[in-house]
Amino acid sequence: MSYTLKDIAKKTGVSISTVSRVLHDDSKKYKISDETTARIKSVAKDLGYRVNALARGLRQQKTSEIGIVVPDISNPFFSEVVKNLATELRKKGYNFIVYDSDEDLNIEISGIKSLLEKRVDGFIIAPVGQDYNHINRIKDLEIPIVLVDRCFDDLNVDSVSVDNVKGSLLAINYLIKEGHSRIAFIQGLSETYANETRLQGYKIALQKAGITIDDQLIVGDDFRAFNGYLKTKSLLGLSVPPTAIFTAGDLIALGTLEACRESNIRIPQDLSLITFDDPVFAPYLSPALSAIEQPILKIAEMAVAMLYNRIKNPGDECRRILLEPKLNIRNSVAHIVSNI
Amino acid sequence: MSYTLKDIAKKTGVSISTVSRVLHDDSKKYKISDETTARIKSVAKDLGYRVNALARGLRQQKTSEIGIVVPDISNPFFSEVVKNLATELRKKGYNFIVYDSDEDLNIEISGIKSLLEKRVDGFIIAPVGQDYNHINRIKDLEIPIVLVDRCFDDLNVDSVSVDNVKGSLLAINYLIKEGHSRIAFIQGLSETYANETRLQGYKIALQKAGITIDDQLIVGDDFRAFNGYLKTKSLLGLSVPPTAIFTAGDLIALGTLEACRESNIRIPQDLSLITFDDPVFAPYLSPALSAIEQPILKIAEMAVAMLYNRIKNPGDECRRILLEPKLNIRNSVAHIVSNI
DNA sequence: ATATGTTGTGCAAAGGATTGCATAAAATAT
DNA sequence: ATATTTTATGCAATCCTTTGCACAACATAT
Repeated sequence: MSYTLKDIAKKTGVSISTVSRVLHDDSKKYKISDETTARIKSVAKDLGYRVNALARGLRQQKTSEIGIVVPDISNPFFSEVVKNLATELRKKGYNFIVYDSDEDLNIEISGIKSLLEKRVDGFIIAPVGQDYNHINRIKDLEIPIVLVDRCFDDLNVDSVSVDNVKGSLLAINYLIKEGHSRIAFIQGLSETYANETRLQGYKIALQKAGITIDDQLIVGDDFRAFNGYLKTKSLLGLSVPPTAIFTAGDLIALGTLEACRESNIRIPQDLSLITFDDPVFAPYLSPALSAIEQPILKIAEMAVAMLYNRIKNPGDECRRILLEPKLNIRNSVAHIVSNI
Repeated sequence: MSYTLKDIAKKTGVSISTVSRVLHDDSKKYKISDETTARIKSVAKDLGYRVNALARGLRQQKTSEIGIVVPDISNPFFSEVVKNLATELRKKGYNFIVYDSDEDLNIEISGIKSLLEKRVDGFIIAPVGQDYNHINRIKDLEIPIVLVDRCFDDLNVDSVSVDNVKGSLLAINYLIKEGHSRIAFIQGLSETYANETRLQGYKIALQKAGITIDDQLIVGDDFRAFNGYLKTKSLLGLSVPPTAIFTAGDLIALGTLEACRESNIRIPQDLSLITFDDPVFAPYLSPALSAIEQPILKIAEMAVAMLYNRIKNPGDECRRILLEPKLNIRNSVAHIVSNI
């Protein structure tokens, strides 16, 4: 069983208040005698006393817990994000509770509900991204919140994401420079911020280069590997297949690799590939995968810094931070000579 | 702000107890009139009432939360484990709080302390594995606990792991069958269960085949990539380097790949590689990596089932479950002809 | 001798929900 | 008309910690 302040008070013959104060190291502040302090501390230690965070949270009306919600913790991008958030939060004295919404808006909503019941002091959410009424409700409750990776244009909430448009621009411009013009884009979950902005960058880059956009080459609707596999298969079956594929996320790229292997398509000789996200294993894939890297550590640092600021200064203006993506060139894109 | 039962009671003119009962759907049990029930429910909805999990937990002396502790959530193996645990726990009506101990015993201990303060109803822990006094303390407190992936031989606690000895046997026997005899083992964190048992399997397999164990070929002490990189470099520098490397974990194998690429060593032509753990990306690496797969879903299912059973039947005998690993042969091991 | 300050500690309310026990009012039985 | 059930609800304690306010005892100042 677990001991309480009352138990210690009884054993030491002082009041509960005194025990509480001593265990908070407030002995000097309340001028509790050294003798009493020592006695209480020793009994507490003997009993293995542990505060009850529920009672404390209830009384103090705060928990020092932050709720984190991500769409897929087994996705390398998000597991890295969570890991870095964890480190940063710990530094600030916060604990956290992670929810995996499994890219499902309903699970996301119920997860947030449960975190609200737990009275977390703040939220860091990478929303599924197709709706934001529930996010608005958190804001209305005046609970600090920061969105990462995915945000909403018409929602005034602190957010940190990478500049997705720019990321796509980097990727597509690179492909164009290498001679490609028939470039496919395999999308992630549609109507999410990440996907729409990446798509937008793709289109802008093509237009600027004077390449007409072919809707046949814009496919897919899910960030997972299977989507990449299926859509690559169908792209390969086109009468005029693309010479390069740009995937909206790392798992999609894995699916593309699988489809190519199955169809004996060599990368980059027969098909070039570049992806958004740059997981640790990208350099060791066959071939080493060229990729758009997101500054994950910086995302986590910014997110925690912003959340902390909002907790301390609730009135501040909301900020939307866009961080710079980076193009990492490896061996999955071939230079081709235009046949015009 | 947040509303309480008291607010609803005041607004509806009934007592707090009645509100509580209605919101628990216990109207019939306590014979609360339909009219009252409807009124309370409607007011609760209008106000957006949300129970305070702290108050509830405090009163009920249980939280329906399970504490999960893993050594590295950015490791694909553990992120998959966590994902599956999450799914299974949700099915049973439990929430969970994840801690990443960063392969650091002290963080693990403080994480557990914090979870105990939060009064979690049970633990699922993949311990760092070098000490278990703190695990014993949980057991003494009679809080249900299940260890996954790593356990301790002289600690009588429920556990689910893969049969590591057998896994190593599968890997090494396969290498031997392909003609290898100079086989190196790059270890993970030493003195952990996972590492020691994998090492044991390595040794047994060699001995059975009549191959003398060369201590020069047993190196490393960390499950992360950098360890694989460094130790591969040093193995390659031996006067008689190994013809095959067996790595104790997936990240280590990535490090090995990096070192080989840097040194222009081709896999499998110049060096064969096989690893414990079989991450999603293994088939797409260069070359497709042969690996020992752990049944992650089954591990998660078993762990949750065992924890659930212990919560319901605290008196039952402790069980240690060993699951079967599986050898997935791909293209990273070459057949060589012995030059004797 | 009275006033003022310091030292060391305790009382009790508050935070929100749950739950065993009690009970008034209405219904039914004898 | 009285006794017994049933219906519908309320009271108050409990879970544990924190904290504003109070206060007794003693010291020091005037």
